[in-house]
Amino acid sequence: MPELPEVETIRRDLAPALEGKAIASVRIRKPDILMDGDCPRQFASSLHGRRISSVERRGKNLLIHLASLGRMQAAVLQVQVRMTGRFAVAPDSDPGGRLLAERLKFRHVAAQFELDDGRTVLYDDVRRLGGFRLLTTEAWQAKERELGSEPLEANYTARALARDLAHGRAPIKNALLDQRRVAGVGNIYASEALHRARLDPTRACDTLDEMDMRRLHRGLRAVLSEALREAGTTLRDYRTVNGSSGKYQDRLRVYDREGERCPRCGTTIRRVLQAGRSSFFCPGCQI
DNA sequence: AAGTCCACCTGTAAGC
DNA sequence: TGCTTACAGGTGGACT
Repeated sequence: MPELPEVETIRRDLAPALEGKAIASVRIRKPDILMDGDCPRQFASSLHGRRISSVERRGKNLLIHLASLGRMQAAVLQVQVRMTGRFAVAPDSDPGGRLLAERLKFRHVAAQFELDDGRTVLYDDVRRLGGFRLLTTEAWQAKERELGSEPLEANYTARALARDLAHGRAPIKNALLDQRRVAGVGNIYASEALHRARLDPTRACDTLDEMDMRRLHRGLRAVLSEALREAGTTLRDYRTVNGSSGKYQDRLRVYDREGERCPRCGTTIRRVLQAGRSSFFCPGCQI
C-alpha cells in the first residue's frame, strides 16, 4: 500500500476512534500477521485492558501508543499495512463487525480488536504481508532511529534532502525508496516526484547537483502533500478507514501510464525495471 | 559494504 | 474455457 499519504490518511481516521479507548479483547485470526512470530495468545493478553494514548505515524508505520497498566510499562504497537492491509471501525450496534466486514468485502480479516466503547476495529489483509509488532518504548525508539527524514516536516529543507540522498552511486529512484534515507516514499510517489523534478530515475545520486536537489525537494513535497489532500492513491486495494477510495490516482502524471503521453511534453511515457520494481518516466523531459 | 535479488502471499489480468 | 505467467502500493534477510 500505502505510502506516506495513504498511511497518514488512515492515521487521521483511526486516531479519533481509538484515542482514549481501552482494548477490551483481541482476536488474531491469521497468526502470520504478527511480525515477530509472536504467539497470538500472548500477544492478545499483552494488549488486554490497555488504554490507547495516541495514534501516530512515522514513515509508513502506524504507531498505536499504549499507556502503562499495572506492572506493564507503556508500549508501542507498530503496524505496517504493506501492500494490502486495510482498517475499518464497526459501531457498537455491530458487535464483532460482521456486518461491516460484509459490506466492505473484508474477506481476509486477520485481526480484530474490541474497544471498551463497544466498537470493533477490523484489520483485513489479503496477502498478509502487513502486520503488527508489540514493542517496548525503547525498542521502538531504536527502530525509529533507523528511519530517515520525514519529507513533509516543515523544517525539511532542500539542503537536508541533498544530504539524505547525495552519497552513493545508487540510482536516485532506488535511493528515494530507501526508508533509511527518507521515510514514507514508495514506488508511486518516487516516480511522480522525479517527473516533477525532470530527473531521469536511473541517474546516480552522486551526479545530482544543487539545482537538481532543489527541484526534487519541491517536487517530492508537492506530490506528497497533494496526494494527502486527496486522501491518497487507490489503484487496487488501498481504502480509507470508511471504505472509500483515494482520489489522487486521477492526477498521477506518469505512474501506471506506460504508453500514454507525458502531460508536460507529449513524449510517450516508458516503464523500466529498477531493483525489480517498475519506474515510470518521460524520456523526453526527464534527464 | 553498498547495492541488488528474492521470498513472503493472494488476486487479477493478459497471453496463448 | 482453461492454463500459465507477470505483476501489484513493501520490507528484510540473503546474496554479490
